[in-house]
Amino acid sequence: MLKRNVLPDNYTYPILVQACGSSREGEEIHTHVLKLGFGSDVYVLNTMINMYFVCGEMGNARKLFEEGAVLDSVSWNSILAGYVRMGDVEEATLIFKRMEEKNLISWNSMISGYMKCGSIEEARKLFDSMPERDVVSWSAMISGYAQHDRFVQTLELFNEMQRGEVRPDETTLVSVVSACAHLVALDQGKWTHAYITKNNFEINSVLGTTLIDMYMKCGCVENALEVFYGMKEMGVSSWNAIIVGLAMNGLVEESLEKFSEMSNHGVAPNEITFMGVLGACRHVGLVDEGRGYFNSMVQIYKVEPNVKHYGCMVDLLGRAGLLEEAEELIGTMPMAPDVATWGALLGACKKHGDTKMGERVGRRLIELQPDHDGFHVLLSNIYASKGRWEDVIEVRGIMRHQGVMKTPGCSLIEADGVVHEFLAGDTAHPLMEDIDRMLDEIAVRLKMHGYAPATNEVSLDIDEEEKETSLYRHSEKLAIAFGIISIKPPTPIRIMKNLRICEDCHAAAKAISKVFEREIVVRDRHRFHHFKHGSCSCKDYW
DNA sequence: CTAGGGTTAG
Repeated sequence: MLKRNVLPDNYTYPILVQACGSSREGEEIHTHVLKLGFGSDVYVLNTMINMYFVCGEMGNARKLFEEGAVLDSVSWNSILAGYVRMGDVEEATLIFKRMEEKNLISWNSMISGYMKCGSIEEARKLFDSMPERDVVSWSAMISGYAQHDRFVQTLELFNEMQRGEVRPDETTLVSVVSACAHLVALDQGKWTHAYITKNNFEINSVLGTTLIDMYMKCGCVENALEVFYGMKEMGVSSWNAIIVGLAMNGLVEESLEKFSEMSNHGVAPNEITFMGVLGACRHVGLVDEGRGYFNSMVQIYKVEPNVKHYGCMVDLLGRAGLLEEAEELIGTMPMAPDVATWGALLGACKKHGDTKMGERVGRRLIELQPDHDGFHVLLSNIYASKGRWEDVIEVRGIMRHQGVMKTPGCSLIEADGVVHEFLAGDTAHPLMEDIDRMLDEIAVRLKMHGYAPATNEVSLDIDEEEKETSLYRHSEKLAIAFGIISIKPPTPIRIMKNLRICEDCHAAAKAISKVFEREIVVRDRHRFHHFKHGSCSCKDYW
């Protein structure tokens, strides 16, 4: 357009801003605009400021702003929002303080600015001191909480919002549903879904995808599918949520079916789709199929595998016992393998008792990432399972020396609409006495049914009896005991854990599901375990 | 022309 000498106007500038990919292009447009005498038009000036932020030229934007003879409130908000978008909150704060006329947009920009840099309390202070709030203010706070894993606060603020006059919109609800998903707060999730339906909110592709994810993460496959089939438009993300969710719930065949259905609907898979597909294969050890999908990524779908896809393949091969092939695959990676890749191999070594490779990989990982707790723990557990206690003590010594803290196991469980949190070895819960009594009862009744704790997973202690007690205080066991007390059958006991479930807790949960005739659903870091009548949906392959 | 959104994860 510039070359053809067509005059720009109010409608062409936004297009120019969008199209402007480099600072050189930006300067070119700027010069042209000045030549045409548009420099004193405040609308054009504001567009130019925005354009410079789009091409990452904060300095030029600032210069225009400071030299601008005719600034209006949009100019001020543009420069403020620009700094917020670039993540320069300090500069944004200075602008905000200089502003004489702050409107809702200014306040809202500043809230998201604080949220973006993790100053959650600052954002809240600002929010509380606002003269008035609109739906964007509430959403900025609510989504900010959700993005910083403050899910309880997300729901609290949403509750508070409902007591006021401002009505939520689809954007607000996305964060709320997402918080429910993370907390595995199924009751609240279902309530929010009902609220959405009752108030005739449109279940658009984003909100629908979030609902699907929420139900899948709570183990409610049927509800997730219902949302899916009710959606008007399904983007690749919606398919991904379904494919990943089905796989996570152990419905591998159905997951792979959805993958082929997706192609029939003309939706092209992306990187995440293949994380789901490869993850599905990994869950049940479909090695040949996994290799096939992995090769098809480039050959058919033109999706380049990233480091996580390789990690997934290493895990698939490793878990299936093909340790050599897994290590060879790492050697062929076009990018540097990350710690997760080596971690997958280390996990496989642990599973298949390959102490030699495990020691090699484990030592290397500790050097690569000395502050990561998981690898120390894995290596020390590899030694522990072979009874090499001196090596265990050495690794624990390195951990202590490096100041590596073991991530505490944490389990969440919802009862009567309230989410309860248990940490490993926790004694803080108000019902602790009842829980302790239940833990004793579990121990006694399981022992009567011939269940013996797998104490080799506990590598620290010397005393067998003490090992047993510490195993009985894993966070998921505390949550199960609490669930037996607080949740009436036949409602399943649903638990979410931050780490992978350990061998002993897995065995115990199976036994409890039989002895206590309770259905237990545990979602660990990786996938679901549906315990029923003494067996698990993962068929002990995990 | 300026403010708020989800999906993967040893």
